[in-house]
Amino acid sequence: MNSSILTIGHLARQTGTKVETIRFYEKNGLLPEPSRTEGNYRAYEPDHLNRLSFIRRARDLGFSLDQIRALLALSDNRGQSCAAVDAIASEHRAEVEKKITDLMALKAELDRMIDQCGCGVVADCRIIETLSPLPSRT
Amino acid sequence: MNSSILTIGHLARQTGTKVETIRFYEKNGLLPEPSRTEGNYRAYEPDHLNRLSFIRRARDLGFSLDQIRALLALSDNRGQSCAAVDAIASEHRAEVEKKITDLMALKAELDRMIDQCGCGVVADCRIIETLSPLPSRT
DNA sequence: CGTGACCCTATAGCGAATACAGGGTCAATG
DNA sequence: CATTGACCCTGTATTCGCTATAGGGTCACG
Repeated sequence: MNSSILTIGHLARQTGTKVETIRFYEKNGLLPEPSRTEGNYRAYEPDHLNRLSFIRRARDLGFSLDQIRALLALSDNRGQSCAAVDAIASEHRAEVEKKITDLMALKAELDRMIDQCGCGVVADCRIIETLSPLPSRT
Repeated sequence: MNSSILTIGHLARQTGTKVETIRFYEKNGLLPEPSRTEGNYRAYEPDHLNRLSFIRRARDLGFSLDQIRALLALSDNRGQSCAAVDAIASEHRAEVEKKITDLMALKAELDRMIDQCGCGVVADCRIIETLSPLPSRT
């Protein structure tokens, strides 16, 4: 009837999402259940497309599905204070910062370990030695 | 009999590993099955402790269990060239570097998004707007 | 009518653990 | 000798965010 009704495949192509992922979002309460066609196909409306785009964008920014659920709920209450939104985003940013710090420390350790490797035999390998609890058993 | 025989709990405490995790490593072929006591308790020997310490150290450095399996196999063949060890470590370092790069780009985006937030109402929220596919529907 | 592209549900798998249910063992105490 | 409580056992389910099957049904085109 309506030319703006979309199948799940259309929605997938338009948002760069796999069909299975869309069904997964529905099952997990991120995307509302659409109505169905006679043949039991999901029939999506433009709102679904908007919502899915929102989800994908937030996922690309690394938000968890829980956080996205919260962001979606907030964005549906447009008169509320935006502080809660800011809190979620800032919390996420802090997590990202922590991950970066941790990974940089990790990389420094890996650098140290790898740079010591003279690439002889395993028995003399500094990498294995670094990992081993005792000086290499002879 | 032997004072150096350890229960799984001892092994756990000495390596900072959970008991369940040790059993998980055994089931997944990282830690060899120890012999059992009469009461069917696992009876670990010092070699197990060394091996588990190795695994934990490698995990702390972010190696995957697959990579650790390979490193353990290499460290058991002490006459082999150490190049394979270096390859695994370097591959891992490259992955870590990529993660850092990706997360820093992500953080930059989050920074941009969050700094725009005037913390008014959701309807005017720049964060929600950034995530939304269209300029906020009025 | 047949083909192929698409859709449906339900279930299992990934990595790396963690948690739990429902029991058995063991050493020490009363 | 019985009981307590700490420890151990197996087996299964859960986490996160998907992805991948299996085994079908629907639909438009030729």
